Amino acid sequence: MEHKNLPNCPVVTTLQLISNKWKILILRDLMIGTKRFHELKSSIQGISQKVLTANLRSMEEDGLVHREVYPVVPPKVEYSLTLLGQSLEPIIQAMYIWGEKYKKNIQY
Amino acid sequence: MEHKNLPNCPVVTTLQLISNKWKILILRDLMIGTKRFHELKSSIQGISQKVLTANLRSMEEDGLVHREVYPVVPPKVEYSLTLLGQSLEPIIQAMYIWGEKYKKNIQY
DNA sequence: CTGTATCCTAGAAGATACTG
DNA sequence: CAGTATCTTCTAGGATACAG
Repeated sequence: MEHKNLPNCPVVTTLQLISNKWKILILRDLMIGTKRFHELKSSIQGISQKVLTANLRSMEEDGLVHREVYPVVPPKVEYSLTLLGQSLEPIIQAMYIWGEKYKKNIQY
Repeated sequence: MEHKNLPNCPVVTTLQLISNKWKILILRDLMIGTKRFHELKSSIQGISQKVLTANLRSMEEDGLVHREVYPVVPPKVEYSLTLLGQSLEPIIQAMYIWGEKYKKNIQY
């Protein structure tokens, strides 16, 4: 993501970095710990390889994700959160808590 | 939004309702209090009338927003959050706090 | 003022094939 | 394994006009 001028509203600032459901899900997964490319692809239901790659690159640019390449054959690449990425935890946490309550309260 | 089967992950559940930046911004605005259509349009930078309407309708269907129509001329319509909508406050709050910290720490 | 109704387009995402 | 490259499809969103 290119560097945009920071908007007045902090919520908008946050949205510039994570206004995308795939990024939220990537964050959710990496909160737990380091993961390889295919682990991410497996645990994120419905994401394509191309889209996963694009989002990981974007999050790398934004300083949320760290990409570690091991020079082995076959290739091994591990993704993890930077400190900045980890600092988003309260947001994911709030979404997790809300989703749980919502499920409990819904009438079938 | 049509009613989908609830996914396992609570984060995904939450995303089904607010995986859209416009909805987040609408929530942010209505957290403060009731607003009329044009007030929302003014305070949400860059949203078109059509998109605002569509998102408000969707959020109404999802039970997040209440729409109150006053039978006067010219028309007066007020939007407010339902209890369910209000319950999303911790998420918006977390995004607000994060955005503020991010702005403070960024190096120019 | 608060909307609908159309038409249109840019960009996101899917499908598939190929590679170091 | 972890991608890139292409091509196609799809949909969110913009522009504009009009209505109760």
